[in-house]
Amino acid sequence: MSKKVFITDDHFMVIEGIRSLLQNEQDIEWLGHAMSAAACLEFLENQLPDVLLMDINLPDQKGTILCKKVKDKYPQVQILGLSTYDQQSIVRNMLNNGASGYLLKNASKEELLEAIEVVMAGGEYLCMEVAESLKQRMIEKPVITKREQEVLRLICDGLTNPEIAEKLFISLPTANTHRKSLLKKFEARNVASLVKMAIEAGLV
Amino acid sequence: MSKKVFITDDHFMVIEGIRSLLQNEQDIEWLGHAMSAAACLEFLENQLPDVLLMDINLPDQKGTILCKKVKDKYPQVQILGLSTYDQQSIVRNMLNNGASGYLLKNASKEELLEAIEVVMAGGEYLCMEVAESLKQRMIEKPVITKREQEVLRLICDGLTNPEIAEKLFISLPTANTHRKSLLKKFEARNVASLVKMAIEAGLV
DNA sequence: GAAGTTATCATCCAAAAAGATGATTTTAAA
DNA sequence: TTTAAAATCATCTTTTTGGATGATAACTTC
Repeated sequence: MSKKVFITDDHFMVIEGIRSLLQNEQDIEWLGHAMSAAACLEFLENQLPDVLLMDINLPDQKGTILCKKVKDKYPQVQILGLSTYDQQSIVRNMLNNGASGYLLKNASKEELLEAIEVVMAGGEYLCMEVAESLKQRMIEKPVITKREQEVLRLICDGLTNPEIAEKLFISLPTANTHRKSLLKKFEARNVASLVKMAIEAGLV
Repeated sequence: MSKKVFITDDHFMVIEGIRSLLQNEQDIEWLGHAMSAAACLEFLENQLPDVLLMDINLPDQKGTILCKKVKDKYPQVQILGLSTYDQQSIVRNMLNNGASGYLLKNASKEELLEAIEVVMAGGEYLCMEVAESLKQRMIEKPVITKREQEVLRLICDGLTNPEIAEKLFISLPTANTHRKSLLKKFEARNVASLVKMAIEAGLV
């Protein structure tokens, strides 16, 4: 049983690109494309795809709204959001409105195929960049002061308290205070955790 | 003075995609495309672009060889390598053969425009992923044993020697030995440096 | 000008890390 | 089977960390 794929996007290049990516896949049936939300809804009245690739920037309607409409009417259709940039808010919105996944338009063929595979099986798929980016936002970075940022950077560079004190012209106890306040704010047990968190939070 | 751009690629979708990306740029003149090395060389006999985008996987000849040929004959043409994946060896080869930069095919419009800008000005441009990846390879990761890898991971998770010892069913001095050998191998002064290096080297 | 935050310093103390050195056993390779 | 590398354990010492607690001056903010 082949997977029926339909795409709604107003960029011909993207349609063409994806069609070309999928055209040699044995188990994928290309149903065609629509270049507006209206055209998409019209098409769905006659034929339902298994997977609907949907740009979020359509000329007549926002992708998020179209997503909700489609899902309400045809819950069996799995929707994969598509866009050029990963804007968290929109990704979240799409997922909240029933989308099963999200792809950036620069996604690789492998990602596209895996995404189709996964969402058809009822799963959720986020392409690497989006997932990474969502994860990044998840990391709650504590509010740290300017001075603490300086100290944090030096700690990550492997400086010890005495060295930090010398470098910043402060006393050893002060350097130590900053270090300890960083550990507390990050809820880290020691520098090892701290450094890892700081790197993951993109602070260094 | 507009920038004359020519592309040599055997994937129509890529040609189309890039053309579409550039067609609205005022200062870029699209000279057209060639879908083989032979066609590319033939074109160059009549007209020279400022920037030549070149896929490294051509049907009749390797991109690296074509790159060298073009650069030998027309040194004033700036070459930007193009490929889907970043294979270090090929990137290096292209750069050695005179290419001024390298882009992945999923590069953003911004990267593409910046790359054209930079190489035309005589600079070198690597798209983010490639640069990152090259940098990664630069980091010389020491050879560490299996056990050291385990310990390294635990250290990065913030475990102390006593905790590591308990977790791995080894004595505290042993855990400490592993820790110290890691510090030595990485030439790190302390865990902070160690963790940072390990993360940058992709070992955790 | 009162309240809050930031940056600074201090003392005390236990735990952990890091450096030096050496030794034994197990495992893998030549 | 000899050699080499990996994994284990030990002892000793100095430095650094990290936790608890408190205090003061400077700078914002309301």
